[in-house]
Amino acid sequence: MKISTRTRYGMRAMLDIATHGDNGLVLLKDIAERQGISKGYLEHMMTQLRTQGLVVSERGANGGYRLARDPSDIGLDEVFEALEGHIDPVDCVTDSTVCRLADECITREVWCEVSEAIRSVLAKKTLADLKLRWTGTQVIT
Amino acid sequence: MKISTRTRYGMRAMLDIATHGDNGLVLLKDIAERQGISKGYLEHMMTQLRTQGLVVSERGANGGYRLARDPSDIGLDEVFEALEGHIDPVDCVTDSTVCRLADECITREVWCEVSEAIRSVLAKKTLADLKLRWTGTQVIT
DNA sequence: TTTAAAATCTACCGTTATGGTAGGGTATTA
DNA sequence: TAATACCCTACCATAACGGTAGATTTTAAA
Repeated sequence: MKISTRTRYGMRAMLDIATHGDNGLVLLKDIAERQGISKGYLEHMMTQLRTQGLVVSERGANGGYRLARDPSDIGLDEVFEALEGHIDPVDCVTDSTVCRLADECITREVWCEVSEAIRSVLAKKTLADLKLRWTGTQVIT
Repeated sequence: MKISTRTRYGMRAMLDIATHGDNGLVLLKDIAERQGISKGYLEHMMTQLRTQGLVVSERGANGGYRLARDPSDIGLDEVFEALEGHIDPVDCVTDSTVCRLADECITREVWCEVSEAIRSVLAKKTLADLKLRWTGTQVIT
């Protein structure tokens, strides 16, 4: 049960935009450079984040990316879900019809609790929360 | 981020043994049948569970499996870890040297919290807890 | 001593997901 | 019209996943 690098990179990209996007657009090239991720690869994550409505892009010269909403209004659970596709680590949590035993399955209850625990940790934080703590020597220039 | 079917099946197998192993050994064949899992496939999980010291096997006629310890002494976190290989969903949680930014990485702290939340849910339950709730109409014969 | 039961070991296989690269296309501005 | 920067599609190698198959060893009982 691993979180994909796409999700990790995408999360960092969102935080990067939140941090450096205060006065205007942020360039993919700059995000890639600051975060040490190849521009070509990061493009995939930006596409996902855009189609999921978390960032807005402007094309052409002087283009770039910005957050679709205020950082304080973007929960980490949204970012996670946009990148990973889902939070629930087991299908039967979301859709109990995938297994005929679901109704009476004891282990399913465990997976539901696990799922809820993950969601809870992510949902209680926003990009603004993380951004605020990214100060002083911790700024990645 | 999905939990593998190996882990889900293995967890159910452990619960099955806890439930049906009160007076003696439990046969792989019976577990497979009750749980609706192919015997050949389940074998892999039993191998893992045995090498991780969670079940003990006896070979030959009248052989079978039993739990290595009392059900109340086997946490679900142990079972999960034995099957999945790890709980931490990101490598840098366990080993901060895999990323040079780990010390100052804000997102890493998030992953650490997620990891701890999962572990906490699993660690506070034992096989005995689940077994006790597996009664009445919920018994899988 | 044979036989049957049951775990054990090893190898293999098809499919899907993952991580990543490459290159041309399109919109926008100066 | 030239430069910039996002957009789209295709491709690729590797690893993980889910599962099957068959031969082998151990043990108890007839």
